Amino acid sequence: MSGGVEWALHCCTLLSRASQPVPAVKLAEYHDVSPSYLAKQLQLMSRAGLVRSTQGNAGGYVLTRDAAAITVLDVVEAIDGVLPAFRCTEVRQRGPLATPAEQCADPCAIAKVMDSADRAWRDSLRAVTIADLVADADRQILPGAVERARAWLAS
Amino acid sequence: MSGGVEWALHCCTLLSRASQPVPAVKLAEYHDVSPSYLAKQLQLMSRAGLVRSTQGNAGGYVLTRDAAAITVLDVVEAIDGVLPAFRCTEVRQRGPLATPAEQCADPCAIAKVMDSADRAWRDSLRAVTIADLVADADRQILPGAVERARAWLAS
DNA sequence: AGCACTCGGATATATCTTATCCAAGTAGCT
DNA sequence: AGCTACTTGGATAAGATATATCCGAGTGCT
Repeated sequence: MSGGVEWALHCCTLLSRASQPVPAVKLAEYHDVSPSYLAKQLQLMSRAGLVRSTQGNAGGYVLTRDAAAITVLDVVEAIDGVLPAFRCTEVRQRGPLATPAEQCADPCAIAKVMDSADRAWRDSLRAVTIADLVADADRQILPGAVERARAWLAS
Repeated sequence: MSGGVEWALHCCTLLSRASQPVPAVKLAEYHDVSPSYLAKQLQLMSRAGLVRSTQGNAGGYVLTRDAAAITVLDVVEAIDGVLPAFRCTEVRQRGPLATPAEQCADPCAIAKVMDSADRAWRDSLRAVTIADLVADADRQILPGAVERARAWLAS
């Protein structure tokens, strides 16, 4: 999995707290990561429709919908794409004892197992929203930290 | 996921049918894949203890235990390794408003979600054995195909 | 109209996967 | 016992993907 997924998720949690657009440079500085590379992740999220960008002065990124309506899977698929990790190359149809194509209407047993596992993985990621992440984080951080973050974003 | 996983799984199903050692070249020819690259996958499975190799004349690879005792996860981990796809870099401990380290004893919310999804994925793969794959394949192939495969392996 | 600030796509670098080769080792045959 | 043929094992190139970066296009404010 791409390492940018972690950054993107952190950005979403931060954006859900800000009510004003946050520029990419500020998001990078807050998390202490490469600004030019984070820009790429934000671009991917913009294309996926998770965030909306406004250019010009006082511009930046805003979530397009409520944090409770954005799942972790949405972010993962925006960054890493929607294609499953396993791709069946139909090995059974190759070689000297190849299975004839008309016998291969159903996916082979290996593909079925991989698809099933991929579905379980995605279901697990779909069950958690950005709002859930924020709620969990609020339970752990020190009191006043949220206010400090909001103030830092506004500065 | 590495493409070699598919080859490795196909090799396991074929090895479970053969009662004699099968050399890597024969496995590659049967599946019509690169012999030199397949050798690498077999090497990884050998290191993981899934197959045992015998050198010299009439040598080759044999499964070390019954097909019902080898799960799909065993093969996937032998080829792709046991490390989870997501690795938390503790972003929360970086930046101007970094969370102090003593507050970070528990993994962050993002890491928890990813670990949970990874566990669901692995559980799904662990639930299926090579024997299950063979049984599923037997249901789909034409009658007599198994005997032809055994004969080809012996030739 | 000009200016300062922001995003977006095109462009280098690094790392991992894929693919290949040759040397080490083993079993059976002479 | 030595030899030969066969097989695996690790070390080595080529290609693909992920990572990191830069500069031009666009937008709102003065």
